[in-house]
Amino acid sequence: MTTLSGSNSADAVSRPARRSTMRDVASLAGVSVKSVSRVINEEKGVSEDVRRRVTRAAEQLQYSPDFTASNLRRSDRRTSSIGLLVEDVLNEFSASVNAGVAQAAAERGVVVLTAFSTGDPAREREAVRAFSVRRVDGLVAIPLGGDDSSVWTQRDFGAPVVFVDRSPKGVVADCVLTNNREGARELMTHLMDRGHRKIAFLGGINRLETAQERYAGYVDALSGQGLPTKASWVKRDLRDADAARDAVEQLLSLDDPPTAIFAAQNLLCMGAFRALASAERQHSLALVSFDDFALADLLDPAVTVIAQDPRQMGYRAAQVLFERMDAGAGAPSAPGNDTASTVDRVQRDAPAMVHEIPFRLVVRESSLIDA
Amino acid sequence: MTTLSGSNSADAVSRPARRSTMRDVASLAGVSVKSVSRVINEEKGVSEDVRRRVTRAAEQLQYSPDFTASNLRRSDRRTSSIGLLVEDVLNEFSASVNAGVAQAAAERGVVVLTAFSTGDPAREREAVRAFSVRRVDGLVAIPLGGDDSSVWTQRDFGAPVVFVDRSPKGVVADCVLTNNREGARELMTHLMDRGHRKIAFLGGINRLETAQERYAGYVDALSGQGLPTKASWVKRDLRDADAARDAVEQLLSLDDPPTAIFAAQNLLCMGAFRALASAERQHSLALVSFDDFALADLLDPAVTVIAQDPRQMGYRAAQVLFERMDAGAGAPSAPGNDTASTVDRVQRDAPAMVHEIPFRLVVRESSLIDA
DNA sequence: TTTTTACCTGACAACGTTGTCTAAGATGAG
DNA sequence: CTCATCTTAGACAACGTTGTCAGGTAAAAA
Repeated sequence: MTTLSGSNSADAVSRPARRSTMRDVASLAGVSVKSVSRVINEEKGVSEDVRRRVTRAAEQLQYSPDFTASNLRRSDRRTSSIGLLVEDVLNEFSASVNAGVAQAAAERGVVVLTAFSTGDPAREREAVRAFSVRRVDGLVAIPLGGDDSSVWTQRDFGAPVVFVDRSPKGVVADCVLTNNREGARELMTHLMDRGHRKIAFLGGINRLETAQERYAGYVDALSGQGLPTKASWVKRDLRDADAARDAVEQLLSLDDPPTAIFAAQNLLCMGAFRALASAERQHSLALVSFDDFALADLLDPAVTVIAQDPRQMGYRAAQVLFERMDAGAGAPSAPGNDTASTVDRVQRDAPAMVHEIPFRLVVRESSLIDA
Repeated sequence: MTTLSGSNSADAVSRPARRSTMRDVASLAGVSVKSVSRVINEEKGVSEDVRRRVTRAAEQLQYSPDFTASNLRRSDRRTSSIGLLVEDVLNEFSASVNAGVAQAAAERGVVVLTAFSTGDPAREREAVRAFSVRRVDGLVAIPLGGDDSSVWTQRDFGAPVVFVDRSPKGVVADCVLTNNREGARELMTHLMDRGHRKIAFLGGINRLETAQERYAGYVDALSGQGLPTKASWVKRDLRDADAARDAVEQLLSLDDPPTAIFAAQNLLCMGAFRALASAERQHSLALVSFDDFALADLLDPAVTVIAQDPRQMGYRAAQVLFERMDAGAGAPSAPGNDTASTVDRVQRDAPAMVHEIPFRLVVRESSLIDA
């Protein structure tokens, strides 16, 4: 006893703020470590006397349990944490997904490790690795989807993964997606119904599945009317709003300029709007956007969009993840591509499912400009 | 050996995806556990032969190290993770702080546990607790600052804490702030220079330090010109954009309406803009905002704002946190309120510092509407 | 050759916690 | 009063990893 308290006080001098452990609490309360454990975890079968003494001692020592140590020993081995990998907090879409995941996590009492890939595959890799070594119970990710899908396939990541917005090719996992191709088609149909035939396309980074699908929808819609795609009206692989602005400036200076612009992503739409506004053409060209954004309805003209429900996507993704986690550690078994209705529940070793979240066409003013 | 491999394969049947440990790798490679540890951590003093055998075995078993177990044993006891508590991802300000923190963390190779308080003190409490039991190395927080600052004071949180944007009363810790009072004054001065005397105030939740300070700046500016604050022009404690919109509608219907509106937060400004636009008064009343927001410059009229640098605030907060962490586990010692220039470094047990991040008045069109 | 030195390797304990098991009292039934 | 049963408490090992230390072998120095 003297030895122990002696060593304690010596420690206290050298590192003043050493955290107290169950041992410390136990020796102060005059009980066994296991009894402390029982009190802390509110197990039953502890006498009132012991409980009081332990509680007092814990308070006195400012004891705070170490969940990681606990986790190491416990049989379930759950860290009650999940990883979240999105592209960029500053993009409203990512942020909303983030919000949805965070809400679902909070409801379940699970913490979220968040990382932002910011379009950099190296960073994506690192983040996934960092999550893995910390033994998160699962992962929600908006993948970059480069050539290197080995990050996910390796089974390296011994926990379930759910993808949002995009699904990396060749990886078997649950996905929560918007039907981008159909959304793009609907937006195009809307423009063509208003008489537009000369429609320009502003597309995001080619590597991304979403960019590909939206472009496919654009092409679909044109060829559905027997129209070719005109190369000078198609600007793809645009990195950011500034690139979109430059692209629109080029479009405006063409001999045969388009009468409408389809921006395939919210940032691109903002860049496009900026270009139109500074040329004072925002009331003479139609503009539509895939992805809603905060002030789209306050701009003049208010911008017509396909509104996804990114918050719902994040929320749903987390739920799917939880179901997969609860169903057992196993990864989804079959590569099936069954589209699942939103009420389906994931069962143990159920095949990977694609969960489609519906979109809405929100017609505002910017598309009501005739050809 | 047979026993072990036997038990392994039995395990493999009952729980197909049991993660392999250093023990497994060691026995497959025919070396000791410690040798595996050495190879995994790239310690020197390992023969090429052992290294190869271990690497091969690890690959074969898809070994992935368990950082939490490692952390339990290591002497430094760093989890290489920090907590981040902000109010709401969907608010651009919070999101930018988040981005700044995330960037600093990524540069340091530290993961971020993120939680959103969404204005709910209970959630704040839970999040802090969840961070604490997971032994994050530090915490960056935008505190709600309710009556209950005991979350922080308790020393309950055995790691350094840095506050951003607001500092809870009576808590000794580093803060990264904008000078809200002065910013508000500058914005008011700008309006009054344009001849405005009838200026309404839209304020956020009263409990928040920022809301209080900005209101104080508003009052300062008025009384500096010998003007009283008129109760009917002051709408405080507004919860969200809708509340602001309603408030502005009331202002517009007054017998003696204001000629300018000071929105003390970005969301409130958006609500105000919406109200003005739907009454078609956006070109006849001046509007200014504390906090910039994404499309402020694209609105018609473009909105004049005090632009804080929230991303920089987050980045700086993380840096201060890291310095505090590196300086030793100790909390800041003195309650000093020394304003520190941004080049000062935190020293061991240095007093808590207030780091002020400069703001900028960004004059656009909405304030150039004369009284 | 012997000794010194350097280098590699493994046994062991420990980090803070909980699962398992056994023992000691307390209680109740016969 | 004895025996069975229940309740409460603690000893011990284990989770997966690393720090410490001692032992062993090979190369360099004497």
